[in-house]
Amino acid sequence: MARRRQAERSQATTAELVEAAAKSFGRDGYAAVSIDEVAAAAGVTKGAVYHHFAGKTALFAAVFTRAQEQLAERLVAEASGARDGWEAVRLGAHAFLRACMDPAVRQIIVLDGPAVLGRDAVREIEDEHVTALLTAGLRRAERDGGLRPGDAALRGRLLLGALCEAALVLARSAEPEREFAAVAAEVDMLLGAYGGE
Amino acid sequence: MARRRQAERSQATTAELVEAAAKSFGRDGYAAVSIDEVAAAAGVTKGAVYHHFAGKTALFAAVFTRAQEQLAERLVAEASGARDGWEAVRLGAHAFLRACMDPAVRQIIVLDGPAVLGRDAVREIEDEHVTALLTAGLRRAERDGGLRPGDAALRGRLLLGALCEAALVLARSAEPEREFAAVAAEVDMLLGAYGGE
DNA sequence: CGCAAGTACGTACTACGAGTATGTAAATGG
DNA sequence: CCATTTACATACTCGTAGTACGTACTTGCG
Repeated sequence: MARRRQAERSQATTAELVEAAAKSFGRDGYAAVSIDEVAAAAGVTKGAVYHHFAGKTALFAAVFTRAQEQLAERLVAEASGARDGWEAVRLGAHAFLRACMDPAVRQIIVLDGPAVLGRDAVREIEDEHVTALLTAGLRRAERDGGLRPGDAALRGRLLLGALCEAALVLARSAEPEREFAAVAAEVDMLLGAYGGE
Repeated sequence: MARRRQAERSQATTAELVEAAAKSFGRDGYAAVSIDEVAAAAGVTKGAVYHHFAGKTALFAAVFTRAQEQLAERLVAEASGARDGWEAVRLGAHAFLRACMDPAVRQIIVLDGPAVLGRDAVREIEDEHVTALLTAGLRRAERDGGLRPGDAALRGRLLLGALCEAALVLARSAEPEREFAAVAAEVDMLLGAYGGE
């Protein structure tokens, strides 16, 4: 088998394309990156891109989805040690803030995502990853008691909105590491609105 | 004076350009609108646009700023009858949600703004309009008592983030008018985190 | 008043990037 | 082993942002 099977070739190429695209989009923003640029970085040409993806926005959608998956993984990892739903939400929120200190994450998740894919498409993807985690944590907190009952999905989204803004506040801070505590405290206070602890 | 003065000609042209651009950007989104399109709608050509604005993003910046001003006016109007800072913030938040039920407002303020201008530039503009109002209301509420002391500017931004998400939830609701009450109640609960009422 | 300088555009062009059409070598299935 | 499909590359078209330049009108100044 000197020549590899098509399935793995295809998979390898798409993976490299998404990888290269994530780097470029994250660094320069969606509008400033050309298809040829991404293709060249992945060692192929534009033809390969249009063979695997319907267009530039589809390529971005793949990048966005992967970023959400990776972000969700981080949240799960950081919140895994939580004793109850309430603490899980807190830890997850803090993990989100830390993850968003990476400019590439902010560019893709917060800035370009909604504008490129539209809010509806973004919401669908988010609802399966980051928002789903927040919502699940809130529901768990409700069952654990100490949290006022309510629409957990709605709360999850409002929280995510506040968290994105919080991330951007940290982003332009001169010393993000030091401001982290203050911002996290404000986020915790917001969470307190739901009656936790 | 058959021929008007240059100053007013210039002002009239720029005003018509911003007006036309606001319509197109609000309806179709920034990326889907061409300069020629806007120019034609304003009864001029591309040359006029590039004479008055540095580029497409500068034109959008003008549109965005105007939208913020108009939004701020609405918030002031709706919150003017408030008895205290706490109620002013509540009324302002609700007014924001109602204003964002206009798709054009959402497209410009929430979707395209950050991606086109960048979050820093957007924040600077917002901080002089909508965010400033929220912050001022929170400060007033602190003085009136009943609100825990804290960084009002930071809180204002987090709230705005949550409000933008809330607006988008309402946007895709089948019956936004009916869901308004539920979303507004959740927003009020978030405000309650600061100890109001 | 008359003229030089500036202003407010219009027109014609360039540059670049998204998307398409088509070609081709390799792989796969029968 | 041959027909078909897959995975690309290459060469194009087309739309659009931005530029260069021309021109009519206006304004300030002697």
